Amino acid sequence: MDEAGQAERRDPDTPPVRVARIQDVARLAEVSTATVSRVLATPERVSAEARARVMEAIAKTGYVPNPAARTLRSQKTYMVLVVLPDLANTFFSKILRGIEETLFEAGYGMIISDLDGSPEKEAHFAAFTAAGRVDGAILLNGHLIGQSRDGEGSAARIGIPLVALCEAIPGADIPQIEIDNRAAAAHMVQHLAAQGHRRIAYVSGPAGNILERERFQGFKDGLEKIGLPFDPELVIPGDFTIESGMAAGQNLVARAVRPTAVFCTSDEMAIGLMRTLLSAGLRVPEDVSVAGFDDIEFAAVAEPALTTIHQPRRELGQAAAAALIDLLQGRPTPKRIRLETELVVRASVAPPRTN
Amino acid sequence: MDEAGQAERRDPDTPPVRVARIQDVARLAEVSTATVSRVLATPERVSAEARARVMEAIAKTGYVPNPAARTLRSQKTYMVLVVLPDLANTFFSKILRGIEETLFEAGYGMIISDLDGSPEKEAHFAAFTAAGRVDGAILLNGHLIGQSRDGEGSAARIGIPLVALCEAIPGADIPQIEIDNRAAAAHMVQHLAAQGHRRIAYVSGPAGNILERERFQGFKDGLEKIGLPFDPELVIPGDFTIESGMAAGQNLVARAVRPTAVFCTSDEMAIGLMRTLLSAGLRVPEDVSVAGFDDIEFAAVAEPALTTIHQPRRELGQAAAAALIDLLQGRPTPKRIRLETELVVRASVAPPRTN
DNA sequence: ATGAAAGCGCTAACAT
DNA sequence: ATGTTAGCGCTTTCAT
Repeated sequence: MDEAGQAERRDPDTPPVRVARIQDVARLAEVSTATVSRVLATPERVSAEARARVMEAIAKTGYVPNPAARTLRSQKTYMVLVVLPDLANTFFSKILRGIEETLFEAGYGMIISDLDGSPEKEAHFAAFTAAGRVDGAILLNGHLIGQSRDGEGSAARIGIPLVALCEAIPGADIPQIEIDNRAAAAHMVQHLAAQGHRRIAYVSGPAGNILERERFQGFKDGLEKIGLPFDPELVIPGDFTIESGMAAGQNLVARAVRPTAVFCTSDEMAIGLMRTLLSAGLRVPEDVSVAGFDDIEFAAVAEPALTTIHQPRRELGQAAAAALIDLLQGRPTPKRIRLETELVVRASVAPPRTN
Repeated sequence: MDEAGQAERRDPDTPPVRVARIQDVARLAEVSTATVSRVLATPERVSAEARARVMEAIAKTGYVPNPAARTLRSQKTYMVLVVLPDLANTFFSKILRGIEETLFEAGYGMIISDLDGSPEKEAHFAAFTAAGRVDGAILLNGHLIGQSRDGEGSAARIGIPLVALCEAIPGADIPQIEIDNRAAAAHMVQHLAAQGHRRIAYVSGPAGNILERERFQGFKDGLEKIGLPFDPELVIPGDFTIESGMAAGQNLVARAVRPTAVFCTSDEMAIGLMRTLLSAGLRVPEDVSVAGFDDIEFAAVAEPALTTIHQPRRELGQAAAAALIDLLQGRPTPKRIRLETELVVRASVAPPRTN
């Protein structure tokens, strides 16, 4: 402790700095602790006079209620757990910010759990919630805590309010905040087709992922709408990461017959893919058009600037937090909230060369 | 509550599901609560026999200690606050992950506070720490909680261990984990000069920021070492964001006489700047070389790929968390930890055209 | 409108 | 090695 000078100085001359407790405030204001508590929780049930005295005493003592004691007594933590698959993923940061903002305004704190693909961590956080450290949780990982991805398993019936964000959890009876992934993907395919593309490749997300499934459906919907056959050869596996986008690019470069457009189901993959294409001497969009999904900050400044689907990330976070707060405070919440996406047309998609 | 099906079902037939408390375990194992507590905290001080009975009872009841009660009694929260200026900034996400990993392994949880430039939030989190919700804090924002940026003000002497990460806090007697910003910046200048550049512009970070000050010093050091005069005309203001990089690009484009190389003190600015240059018809690195700082994920896949200074972000996070844990557990900690950076040479820097 | 008092569930000091 | 017991600081009946 001494090493970093954080040790409390037990200077023999100055008395140890004891933090003010509710008793101290009560004594100073000449009321009972119950009244102090009421001033904080239900001021309208205290006389103006007593309230003023208490407020003054609070200010004078710098009293801050002890949250552990409060939680122990009231069984409320004013903390929310946010479960996400990968904290390092750019896509989540703005969502987190939206969540944090809204929670903060409502007086809630945010505890983050980065699952990082580790079942061990998952178990830990299941126990965590079970232990009552949080009042509720926002799940960005596509399944209930303690439940396997496919919905099997004894989804530990932790009795706290939950909200699913982005990755819908099929069958879970909780509010789900998301976008219409399927329609958005179909929309993109139609846009590519409208530019004249007929050979459109699809770089997928991780197998089994609900976003992937929905976007893939949308991809096929789009093909169907424009009367194009679905060709499995044109599906390239990915997992939403830059690296997998680069690998998909290698796949493309190696082909004798290439698609004229590539729809990547994340911007990170699209940017990685373009990197590989460019490095191999192919031009985007002259030789190959590339489209993404998400509209992360770097999409607009990529070279070429990326045509993509805009997701209102901050608003998604805000909506999820708001829904959870509603739940926590006993207000009704819609089961499903769908936010609008938008096709953002930039330079990475152009009509195919006609040769 | 009912709306989302999270209401606890008070089915008249089944008794209300009461969570097991330490008493329940003690009764089942036929020991006192103290023994149960000891089994969890100091198993070696309990007979193997009693320990076995307690463990069994814990397993049978699914007992999880109530953290609020534990905290109230022991004055330990096993929670750490991470204060950062901007959660949405890509630079922080990998650092956060490093922090989270290390905290998790040591049994600590992480509460995130996104300051978002709001003094109100800052005050809130000062109260937060004062209220004893966390055992310690990692500060990424360059100043003590409740203290103004320049070190003035009554830096609320919250009595919890603190660690400064990335942005050093001058004068604060706490462990500081950082890189050598000054040396790294000088190194980059020397690299640019070695390529033949003589007119090197500098796109700055936000005024007053400690990273900015150090890198700027390093920039000037570098110029001096290679015998180049410092020209204030070649300093372009920025604030580490993509947007400010784009603005700096406009500044450059508008000039009659341009530098042959631009050193941006963040990759985000470098990428934004390249975007603007490219859009204006300038080529990178043929017309202008561009260098960044940080080596975020997108640096390697930018077009052209960005020459930059690599910061070991994950390791920085891990080191800060480890230092804080040392402090929390009464172990000595070095006052300053400096992690190594590395110059990463990619395509965005090349010798200037000789015309 | 206010106060007295009983715990919330746990840990740690003390006793055995 | 184990048990007894006194709180940690607060909220919330129940009285008045």
